[in-house]
Amino acid sequence: MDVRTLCLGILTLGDSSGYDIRKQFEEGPFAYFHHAGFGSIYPALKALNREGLVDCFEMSQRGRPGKKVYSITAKGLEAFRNRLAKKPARDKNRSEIMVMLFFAHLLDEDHLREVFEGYLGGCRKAAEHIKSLDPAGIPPNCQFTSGFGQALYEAAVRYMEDNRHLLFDKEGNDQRKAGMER
Amino acid sequence: MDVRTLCLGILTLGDSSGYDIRKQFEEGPFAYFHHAGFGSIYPALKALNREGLVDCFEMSQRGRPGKKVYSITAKGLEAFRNRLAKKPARDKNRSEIMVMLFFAHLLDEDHLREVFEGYLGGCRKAAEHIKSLDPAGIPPNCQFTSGFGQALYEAAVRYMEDNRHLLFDKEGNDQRKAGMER
DNA sequence: ACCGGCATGTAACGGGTTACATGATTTT
DNA sequence: AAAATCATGTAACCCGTTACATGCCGGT
Repeated sequence: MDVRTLCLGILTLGDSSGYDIRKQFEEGPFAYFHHAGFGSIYPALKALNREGLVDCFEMSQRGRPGKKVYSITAKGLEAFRNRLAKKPARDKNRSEIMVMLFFAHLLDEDHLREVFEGYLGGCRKAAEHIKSLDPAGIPPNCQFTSGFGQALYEAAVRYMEDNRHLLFDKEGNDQRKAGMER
Repeated sequence: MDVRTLCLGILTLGDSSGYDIRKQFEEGPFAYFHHAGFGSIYPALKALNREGLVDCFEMSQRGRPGKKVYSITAKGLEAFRNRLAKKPARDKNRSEIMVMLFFAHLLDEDHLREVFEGYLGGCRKAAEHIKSLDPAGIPPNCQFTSGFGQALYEAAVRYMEDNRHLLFDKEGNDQRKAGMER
């Protein structure tokens, strides 16, 4: 699913600017199953506007640079619905970290540990973060997807904690303590 | 991580042809955190060969079209090691299915159900598949990554089974039911 | 005075996907 | 006889990432 469509989707939730849409990709519930940067969002919004799928209201705030707030049109909503009616593509996951862990035997021990801890930390943080934005005020389908992300991150954390000995079996087997320092 | 590097990595495990490398992406332990098609693998191998990172032995089998078996060189292994020594990029997950579930309210009920069941079935199959190729004859780091994939798929299945009421609340959405079953 | 956050955009580049092209063998 | 599997490859296209460019505001 391209960024154009995703932007359209986000705009069904309410008007937003390119900057804010990007924040939703970074921090919002979308973060866990998609990503997009400015370089793709701004051109996408421009194209959507050209095609009449979104309207654009330029709000010149005093002080701040002019904000462009986009709003989905009836035509845009229709287009998004049509897109959702198609069969979804398979998930595309690409994890460099897992590739590295797969080839752990070719890595420097320190680097391996650093990568591992970094990833574990990231998963913990992500799980925490989703939990923090959860207070049941959100619609159930949104609860589902954000809960899904949380469940996966928690599973990842648990698995990594329980199976680190498969990667670091060289020195003493009490890895839980060894991993904590540094 | 580009397909070139991934091919190099796979070739550290043993000689292989483009066709076989692709099978590893589809069925092997890599399937759960990366994907690549012919269109990227063949050019990648060609480039790697041109740069002296892999050797190529053409085996003309009778009947079958000539098979090109690639073999990593010392220079290639060195290059791969160097690549692994760098900091890994963040995971890039893109799941169209989750986007669709997020916008479940905009989907036709039947289609939603189809998408949901299809995905759940795929996760079950994937988890089973990983479990099937697991008989402990493989090195521990490989065990780690394939176990990781399995753990995530199992978590996904569990979560979907336990929380489907968040998406399909039309027929019997009471709290009673949610609490009683399973 | 400087840095981080707010705010928008463009252009080049890179790289993966898709579609096309070929052809023999084995299975149904 | 048709379909699936084995087997390799090219070229166009799509589209996302990266780097660059600009500029104001608020806090330290």
